[in-house]
Amino acid sequence: MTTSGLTFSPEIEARLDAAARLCSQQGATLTPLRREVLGLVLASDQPIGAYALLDHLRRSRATAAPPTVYRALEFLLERGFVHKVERLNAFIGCPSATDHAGHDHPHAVQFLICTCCGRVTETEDEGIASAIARAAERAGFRHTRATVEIEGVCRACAG
Amino acid sequence: MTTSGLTFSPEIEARLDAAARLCSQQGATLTPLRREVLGLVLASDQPIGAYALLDHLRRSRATAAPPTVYRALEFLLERGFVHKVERLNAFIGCPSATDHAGHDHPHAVQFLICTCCGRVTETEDEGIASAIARAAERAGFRHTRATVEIEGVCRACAG
DNA sequence: CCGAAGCGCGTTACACTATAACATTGTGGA
DNA sequence: TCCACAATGTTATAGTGTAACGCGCTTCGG
Ligand SMILES: [Zn+2]
Ligand SMILES: [Zn+2]
Ligand SMILES: [Zn+2]
Ligand SMILES: [Zn+2]
Repeated sequence: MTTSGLTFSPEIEARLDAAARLCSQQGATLTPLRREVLGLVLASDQPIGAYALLDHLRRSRATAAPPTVYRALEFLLERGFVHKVERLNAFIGCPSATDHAGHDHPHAVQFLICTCCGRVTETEDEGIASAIARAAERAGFRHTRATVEIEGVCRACAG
Repeated sequence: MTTSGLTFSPEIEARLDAAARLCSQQGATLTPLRREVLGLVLASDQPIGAYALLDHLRRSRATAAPPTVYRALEFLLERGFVHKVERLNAFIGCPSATDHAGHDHPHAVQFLICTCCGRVTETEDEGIASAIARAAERAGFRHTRATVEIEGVCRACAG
């Protein structure tokens, strides 16, 4: 029957359903295209670049072009379903934005980038967030958001 | 006579001289090309992109190409004379790496990015650095360095 | 019913950022 | 002299991101 594209694992489909509910609560729509892009991001165990997404997307949408994926990513970024890892020019799914509850996190978010396995873990350490807030205030800087990307070797790779 | 390229303000020339001394202490050479690229970065009051540098560079070196500037930047980045602002794909001079003393900073460095005037200020807040170290350790993550880029409005722009 | 307005997406073309690969020049040591 | 190395020149290409226009669809007031 192929309603509109790919199908993902049950876990991911559940998260996509949660995202769809959150969208409609906000008067937005998680269209089939956006749902598929989000699914592809969530299905990747590493950050995935826009053009890698495009390649995957073309399996079901042969005519997809860069704006296709960038527009979907823009939508997903605005709502916090995905994040961009600036150092990698790649995107990861937000674990808290699509869990069953959908509690949109405070977006004092940090990324732990493992240079060994390539995986990126998101954290919401309050100590870092408040240290940033204090440092900004001390500098007379009215901060709106911060990018914190920590490079190193994860527990699994360190052995 | 045109020894090798542009000439900068006395303040910048002094910093370039300091950088040259630091290089020779390390057995490296701040060649005329590298010196000129560093001078251009220091002369910019905002982060400057590689291709903007290239445009400036071509006033004195007509045949300069992307590798010309990227190789110079690689050298300057390795020694901490410049930093890359990931969110902007642009480069800034490090205030502490080229001061008279040349104390190479611990590189727990943060950037305050003003979305209003476009200027970027470097800070070395110890509170942020230690909060990152603690959070990483708690996650079993052996961290090597961190990118911290704080977006907001600077004191001058906030009024 | 009609037309305007807005959204989502297709499509084309292009701009911007970065690197690979090989050639050339100059310098200093075996 | 010959070699090795650093630095740069040179050409080509890879990777990342947007602008601009158009089309189909829905909604809503007239
Ligand atoms: Zn998140
Ligand atoms: Zn790892
Ligand atoms: Zn610095
Ligand atoms: Zn400002």
